[in-house]
Amino acid sequence: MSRVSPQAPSVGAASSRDKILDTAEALFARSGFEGVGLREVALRSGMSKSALFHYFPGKADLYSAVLDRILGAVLEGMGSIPARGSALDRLKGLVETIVDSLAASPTRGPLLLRSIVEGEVLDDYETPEADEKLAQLFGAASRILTEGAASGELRSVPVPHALQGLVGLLVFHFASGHFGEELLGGPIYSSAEIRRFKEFVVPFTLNGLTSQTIQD
Amino acid sequence: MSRVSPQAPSVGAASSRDKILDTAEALFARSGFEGVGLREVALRSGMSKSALFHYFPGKADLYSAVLDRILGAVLEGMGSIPARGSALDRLKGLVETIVDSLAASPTRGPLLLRSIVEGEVLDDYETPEADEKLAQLFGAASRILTEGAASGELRSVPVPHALQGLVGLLVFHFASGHFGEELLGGPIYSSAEIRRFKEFVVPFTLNGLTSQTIQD
DNA sequence: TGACCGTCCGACCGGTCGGTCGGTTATCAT
DNA sequence: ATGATAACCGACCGACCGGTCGGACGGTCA
Repeated sequence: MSRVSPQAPSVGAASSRDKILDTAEALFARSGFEGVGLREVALRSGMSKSALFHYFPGKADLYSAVLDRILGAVLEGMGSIPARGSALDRLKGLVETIVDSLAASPTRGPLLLRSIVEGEVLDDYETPEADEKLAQLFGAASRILTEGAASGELRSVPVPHALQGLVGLLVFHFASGHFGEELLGGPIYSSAEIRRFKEFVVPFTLNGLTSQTIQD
Repeated sequence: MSRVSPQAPSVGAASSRDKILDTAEALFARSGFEGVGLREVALRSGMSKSALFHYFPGKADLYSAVLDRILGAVLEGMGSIPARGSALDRLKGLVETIVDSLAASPTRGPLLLRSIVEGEVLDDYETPEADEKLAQLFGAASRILTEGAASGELRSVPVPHALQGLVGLLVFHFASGHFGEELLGGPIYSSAEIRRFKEFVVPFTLNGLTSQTIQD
């Protein structure tokens, strides 16, 4: 369903396809799949709606391409986490890396969170590319957790719950929009706030996953 | 904008208004504000679309009423948390109470999370009722955190970040739909899974907010 | 020159959207 | 019995939806 449209010309000025992708990413992040009309995407990309269909077979394919690009960016950032060493350090690196990836563009968090919440409607269009990237992502994260538990550095928690907790903590923060800004009293994507968030969420996560006196 | 439609007849069999509310809650939870058509709400409520407009002035008002009802339910559940005593116990009670409220109906988490993420589009329709309930909710929670920090039972963390972290952890879990069920390997709303989730999230939260050796 | 192709367009399709309007029936107090 | 009001309906409106179609334009290469 996806390997149809022409590819970007490998290098050079932002192609029309890239422009469409950028525009769609911003709009889908703000209004979700159902809330965006292809007319608006086309208009904001500086071309007609028909031209859109030259690059993408349909709305769902456009959405998938956007999502895939974001997952690729997050996955790429995770490449810098060392495969060995202290599980605590690696976990810290994981959290910071994901935060950096999400903070790099204000559309990533919202779009990822929406793609999960709107899943019931969307996942008729699942693409193998996105699934593969998601699997790699969670694979790397769960490896850190299980190895940390084996070495005794981390508490022995159910890995799936911990993974979902991380997603909830990290992705939601960057997807909370007006709600979050009102709660935090300022913009979420300012460098100061990103620093503050890291200073909160890293110790919170590390403490939460470390053996403690408090046992329920 | 909201104090127009007739009220429920105080008691008795489910009125048409309640039926509309129930139907709309389920549909909005699954497909979001933009993804639901009033025709479907009416059909599933066993009446014509015109009848909908007899009870609610418009789609936004219907959505607000649904959201308000959910916030009221969550707030009501929080009434049982003691106002005094160990901050740790109260924090544990807070988490468990919210989990119970969200677990009580599979529409609450998704709808709450969507209302936040879709906020940019939605909050033109903010109602004072919902705002008030939200303020009470966060007020009670932040009181526990600040008092716990003052007594030394809890770490001194920025309260807004902690609140948002709690929302991310708790609401997202119950709103993660297919994504969460695939990750956890089973239904989210089964009593067994709810128990497992509590067993993970309560110590995780308590440890995360308690003074620890790990300090970043 | 002319065939070809990638890019892009305007016009149009069937269908759905939220919302309005005029009117009918059921309920109930007087 | 009657008048008021709540409850409800079918028909309709303009706007917008995703998607299709035939064609126009400009470059490239034979």
